[in-house]
Amino acid sequence: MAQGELKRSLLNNNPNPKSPIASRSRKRQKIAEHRKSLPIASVEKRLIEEVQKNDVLIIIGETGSGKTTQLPQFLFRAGFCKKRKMVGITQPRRIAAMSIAERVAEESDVELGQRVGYSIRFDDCTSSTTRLKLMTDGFLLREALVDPLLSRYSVIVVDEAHERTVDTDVLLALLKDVQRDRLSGCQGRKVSPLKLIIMSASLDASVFSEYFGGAKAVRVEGRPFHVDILYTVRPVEDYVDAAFNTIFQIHSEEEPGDILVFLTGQEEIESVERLVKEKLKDLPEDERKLLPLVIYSALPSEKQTRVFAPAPTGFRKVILATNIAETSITIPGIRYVIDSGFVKARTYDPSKGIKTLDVVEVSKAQALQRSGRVGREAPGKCFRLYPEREFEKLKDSTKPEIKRCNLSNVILHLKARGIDDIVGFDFIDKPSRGAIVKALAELYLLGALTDDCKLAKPAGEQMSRLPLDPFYSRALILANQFNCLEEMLITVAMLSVESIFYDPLEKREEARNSRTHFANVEGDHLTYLSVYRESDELLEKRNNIMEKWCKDNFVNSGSLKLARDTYREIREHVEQMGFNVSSCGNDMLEYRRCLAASFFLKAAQRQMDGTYRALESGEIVHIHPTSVLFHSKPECVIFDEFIQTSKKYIKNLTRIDHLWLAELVPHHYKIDE
DNA sequence: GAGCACTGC
Repeated sequence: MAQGELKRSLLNNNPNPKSPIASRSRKRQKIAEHRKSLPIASVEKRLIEEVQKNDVLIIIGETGSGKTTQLPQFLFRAGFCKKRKMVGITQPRRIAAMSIAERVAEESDVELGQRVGYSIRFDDCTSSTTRLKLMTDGFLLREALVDPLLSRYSVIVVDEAHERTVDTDVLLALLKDVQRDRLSGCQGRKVSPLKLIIMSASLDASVFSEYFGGAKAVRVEGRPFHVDILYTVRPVEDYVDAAFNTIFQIHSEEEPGDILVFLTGQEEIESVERLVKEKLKDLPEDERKLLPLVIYSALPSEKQTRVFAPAPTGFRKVILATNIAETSITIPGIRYVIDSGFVKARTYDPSKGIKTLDVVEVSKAQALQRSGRVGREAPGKCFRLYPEREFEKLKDSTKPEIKRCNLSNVILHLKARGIDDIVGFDFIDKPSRGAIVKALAELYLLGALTDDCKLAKPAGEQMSRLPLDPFYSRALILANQFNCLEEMLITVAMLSVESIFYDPLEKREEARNSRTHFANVEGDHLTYLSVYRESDELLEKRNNIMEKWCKDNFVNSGSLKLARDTYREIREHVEQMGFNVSSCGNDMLEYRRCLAASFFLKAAQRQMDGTYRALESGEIVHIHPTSVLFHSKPECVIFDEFIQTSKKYIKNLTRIDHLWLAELVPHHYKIDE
């Protein structure tokens, strides 16, 4: 991921903290003025009164209303941090937690990490003096495993709750319990009540209000500038064409200002980029001042940061983006948004264990979020590439993630907290019974649960402590027995990050050739292992050649760094569990047998026609073209991921001997007669 | 022959 780089670029946007005193006081004055101009400033008194009166308060306000940076300071001033208590503010994303903490510290004129700090995975910027703590939802969930009453907090603010990520949903459910437990003074400890504030941009607060027993909701004023919404008269035949035409229509007819275009994926983005570049060549010199830029998550971070640089004088930027630009990154200077009306969305079929990635219509909430990317600094326009009557037909909001994902990890976490009745658990939106049953069965087969669905000791406890997919945790536990823990730690660290390799459309061949020396005939897991090990050797030699090496091999350096951080973290975890991190040396047979024993539920066998049959679901599948085994087609493989896009694909494979399955997992596979 | 976006002390 791009986080390291993006962090630096975000920090660089801030005024220089070492500036002279005069400019510093000017800066403070400016900040004070800015704060007063925010819609939320006028409601400080009322808001604090509501927090004091209500144990749960829902605050509705669009992004940009200033609620996120101001509310923590209101709470501090109102005395919620007395007696060494903290106010915790959660965000769905790491970068947001970090940059909001930056901003709050700056506005409070304190050093980051002192009174105001943040905690995210791999990066703890807090101290014993921290009173306002920004963090990811996931971080607070992990913290709740250690301190179930969250006793250090007087208030928890859950921001961006409308996004309805799995972590936010689970967190809200747990916070409801924590609040009740603290009131009833359970566990014989005296703990003061917990205040809960839920912030949401959704138009409809009733979901949260009802969930918290009719909790009070207050609204804070919306955005400062007007945004014109324009629709097409008729449905467009091809939104890629329509987007392309609209870009040039804006460029020739509208005032200066950059354009942000929402498309569905890398290929679409790269093809529009190529079309724009080609068309520009044919235009007269004075009409050529349009600069196409692209951004999507698999793009290496150093390339992602290009979209933030201002366009050269007289030029207009046109940024072609996936929904990464909907929430994760904010690009200054955007005056025009083009909304294709489509998004690539993930769903999950628990009965077959298949993830799918489909291009689907956006929801109304998503369309609003997209148009909300303008109107922050100046008035703007949003061009929706569909008629208004089509907008009216869109679903109100995107289905909460918890209803379209594999629940194994969520359930493992709840079990670790002593919550055993999953079907009866009070989710905001209940996942289907089928999805719950499937996940329970999977956890049982992986050895995390006993046959009466209790957390197994010690395996289930160990697995719940590891911040990994349960399959990966099982692989580590088994690797301890197969004496290949060192190799498996690297493997699961690499599998845990997305897009280790970077494959631009136009250089696909070059990218693949540059990486052939990593390729291992036995499969992708060993290939990842050699990528990691080669980067290891490199680091021992000299640090600064790493970037070049990544570039030359089309390796995403941000992803690799994340994998390295993950490795360090999980290595510490398994060492704490008393595992001995030993290497199998050159005995890759044991390593592959360990993979077979770990991923036995994800095995596939070649058929006569060259396709594969997934043994567990019986589905006919194909090897994904990115696999090193794409051409060799071994008889039997284990795989990491089962995803349906244009076909049903299995990804990240390793060749195994099918006899191993019956030998290593006799409770699940019987030996063929 | 091809990968929306996030996250975990």
